[in-house]
Amino acid sequence: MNQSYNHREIEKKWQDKWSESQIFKTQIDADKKKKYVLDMFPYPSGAGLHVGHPEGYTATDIYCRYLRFNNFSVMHPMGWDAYGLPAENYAIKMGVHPKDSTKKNIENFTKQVKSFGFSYDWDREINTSSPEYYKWSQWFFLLLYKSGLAYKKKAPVNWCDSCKTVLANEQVVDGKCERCSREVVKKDLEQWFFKVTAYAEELLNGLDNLKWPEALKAMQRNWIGKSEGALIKFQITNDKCQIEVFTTRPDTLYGATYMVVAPEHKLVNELKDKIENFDEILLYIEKTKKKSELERTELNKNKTGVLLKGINAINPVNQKEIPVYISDYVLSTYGTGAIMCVPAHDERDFEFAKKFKLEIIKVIESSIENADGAMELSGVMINSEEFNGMSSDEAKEKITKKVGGTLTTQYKIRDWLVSRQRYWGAPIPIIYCDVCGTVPVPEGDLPVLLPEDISDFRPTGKSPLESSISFHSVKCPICGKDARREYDTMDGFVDNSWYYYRYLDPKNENEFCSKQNIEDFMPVDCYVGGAEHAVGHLIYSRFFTKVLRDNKYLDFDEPFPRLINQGLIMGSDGQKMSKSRGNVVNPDDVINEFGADSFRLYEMFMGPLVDSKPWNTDGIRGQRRFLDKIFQYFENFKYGKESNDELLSLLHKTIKKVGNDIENFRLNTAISALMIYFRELSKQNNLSKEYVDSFLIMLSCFAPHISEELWEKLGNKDLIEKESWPKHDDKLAKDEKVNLPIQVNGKFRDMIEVDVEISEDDLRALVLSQEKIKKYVDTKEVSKFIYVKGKICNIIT
RNA sequence: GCCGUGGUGGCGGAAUUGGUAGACGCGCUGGACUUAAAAUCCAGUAAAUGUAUAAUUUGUGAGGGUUCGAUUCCCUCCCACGGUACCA
Repeated sequence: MNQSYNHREIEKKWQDKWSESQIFKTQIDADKKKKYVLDMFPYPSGAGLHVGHPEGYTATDIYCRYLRFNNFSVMHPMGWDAYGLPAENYAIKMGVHPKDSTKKNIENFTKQVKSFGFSYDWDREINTSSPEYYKWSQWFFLLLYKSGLAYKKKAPVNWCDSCKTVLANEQVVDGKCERCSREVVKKDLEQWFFKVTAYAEELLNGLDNLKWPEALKAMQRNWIGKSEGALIKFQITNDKCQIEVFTTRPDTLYGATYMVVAPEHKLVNELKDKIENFDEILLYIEKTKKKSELERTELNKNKTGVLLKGINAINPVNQKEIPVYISDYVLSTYGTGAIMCVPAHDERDFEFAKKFKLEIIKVIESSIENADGAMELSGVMINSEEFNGMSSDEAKEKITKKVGGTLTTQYKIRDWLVSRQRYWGAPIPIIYCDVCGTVPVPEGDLPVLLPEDISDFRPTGKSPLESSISFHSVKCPICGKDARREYDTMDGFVDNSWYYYRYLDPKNENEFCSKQNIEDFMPVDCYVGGAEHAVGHLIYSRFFTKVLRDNKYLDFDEPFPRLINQGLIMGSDGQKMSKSRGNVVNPDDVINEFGADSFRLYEMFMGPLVDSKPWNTDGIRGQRRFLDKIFQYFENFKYGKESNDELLSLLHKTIKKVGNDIENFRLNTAISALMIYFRELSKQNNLSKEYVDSFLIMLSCFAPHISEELWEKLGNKDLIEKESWPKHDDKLAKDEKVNLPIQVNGKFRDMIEVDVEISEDDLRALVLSQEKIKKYVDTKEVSKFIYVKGKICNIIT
């Protein structure tokens, strides 16, 4: 296609000028209102930027430029999430040191990000793998440790045998490792955890007040997984042992006809001598151990289990003896690892009972009956002695009380497993001493540097840091005797749980961030990024902020009150972009051919930011065409003295609409409004300054390079960035005359031009005198005359 | 199964509190320019009937309802996408 301007030259020119003039440096000014606009920082992968990255980045850039025009002090930083599994796996694949590959990838990403002309304050750039940064990640670990929120314990944890490390629950997707898709297995290991569960209730309740997408809030609610119920103890016959269960349905206790304990339940061992078929039980436990989590949950239709022979439990509500089974459909990690089973009112228990031919007793009646299966709704109590006739909801508390149980709340969310048996992460700042035990590294000794004298950092199941003697053999900070360092490293998600604080004070050597800076800029006013971080990063970050608050570092509850998820950019075939499908679009190629301005405009014009939408190369041609026309119009343009009332009215409407749309991230309609205005503008010549300047200022948010170039061509000496957002005048934005659609009996019949302020009586007379309308009204009587000012007129006969 | 989001031309999408459905862009069709093509410019473009006009009818996943009027609100259902799932 014929291009009217050289985007390569122009875009480079203005990027250099912006950089030289430091125009995007955050203005810290007490007189200005602040806005902190944050992008989710990328991890610098080897593949480079994909077209999804600039989608969110362009949107925030437009918003920030708009805010600067409106005299806000804007904090808009960028950095690199450089530690963690993805970066390390890439280095291993390439056979290089992660330090080197990370450095190279960051250089490439920087070049790519800069080619879009984003208005970041680059002085605040951070890199989570630099010692200046991870010193404070380690400081956070110590803060959590001192607050009793970091602890080490042996527990069944997720293990990926391909990445050779443990994983947090949040990093297991469909029973598989998020990074390599290997099926995750459970292993009993001693690991470090952060006590996220301590904040479960607050994390849940806090969601109500956040301006976040509903879908995302729902995901977090679901992840936190609150259920209210009761803990009830069942006595084992002829033994001191008791089985405690958690149930959300204590009202169904009369229908409990058997119990099931998880294979990992400690009771199995305790009752070893009394279980007559212990060999059989052991065999079953061995079998479940070999199953992956995926197998254990996927085969949920076909339940397995073994009866504990010689053991019975007593239902505390009616003293009936009921059998006890062991089965892997009960999870050891939720509730008490044991359940009471009510097959009449629980689908899973029903399936198990059918298979093992167990008694099914109905204890609740509901108008909606389920012919074949369990009735899980609430209703009226039956077969429940003194509770018969009571509503089941009411019976919950009463029955719990009768059997001496306690009402309680359970959550699905687990503590966050943060230790990793991997090289590329911040070392955990802990020392083990034979005399003093677990000793935190004194703050003054931070950072604990990641050793570089390691020849082989490939994962083996043990942390590669173990092989560096200079690293792990140390003196105990308390007693001075020989001790060793913890050689596991931290999950990369620890680093990015607090990065938005570091941007505010990236060079501070004494604090993770000064109180003043937190006060000045937190919380983040607008956070934009992908939905994939719904339950990992976004829960951890909220958790960190609450911990900081409880340690008096700040006084707000939530780091991100407003959050927007941008949608995915799909391939032109409507499928997710992937190498194997061959539908990947490389942003470098697009910028080279059409320019960054066209790219930015196109991605914003595709549709609403939050929707996922397919890429279409013809679409970007349209945006380039728009810019070419603008360039041509301005090439020989000189300010004149002409004015034009109609155009002026359109201008003020456009200013209002574009401003509104930007604030609400409706960038597709903002661009459409600019196109409409330009179409009318380009029909005129010799226009005075305001018609032209306002347009270029608005355009510069979206297409900043070409706008600067044209601004200069018009003879302006300073950067367009230094201008202010044009003010719109509501009076001018309003029309004096409107085209009013006229309906007869709800059907559109005519359009007449009327004064906006016309009275209803005048309008009625005018409308009824119209030939077209007369035809439809005919001789019939007008029973109703509806007029909505400026909108519509409807005549009912 | 449960939770969430959505369903509008050939395509991406637009439609403040219910008020001309299809803005804007892409594509397509016709024309101008050109030896020709590309690019550019002009016109048209929801569907059906009709005479490329006029006019009429239908139309926002399906079916009902409220209303003078429904893409928008209510009910029932279908479909797609995303999340989650033996959580007792």
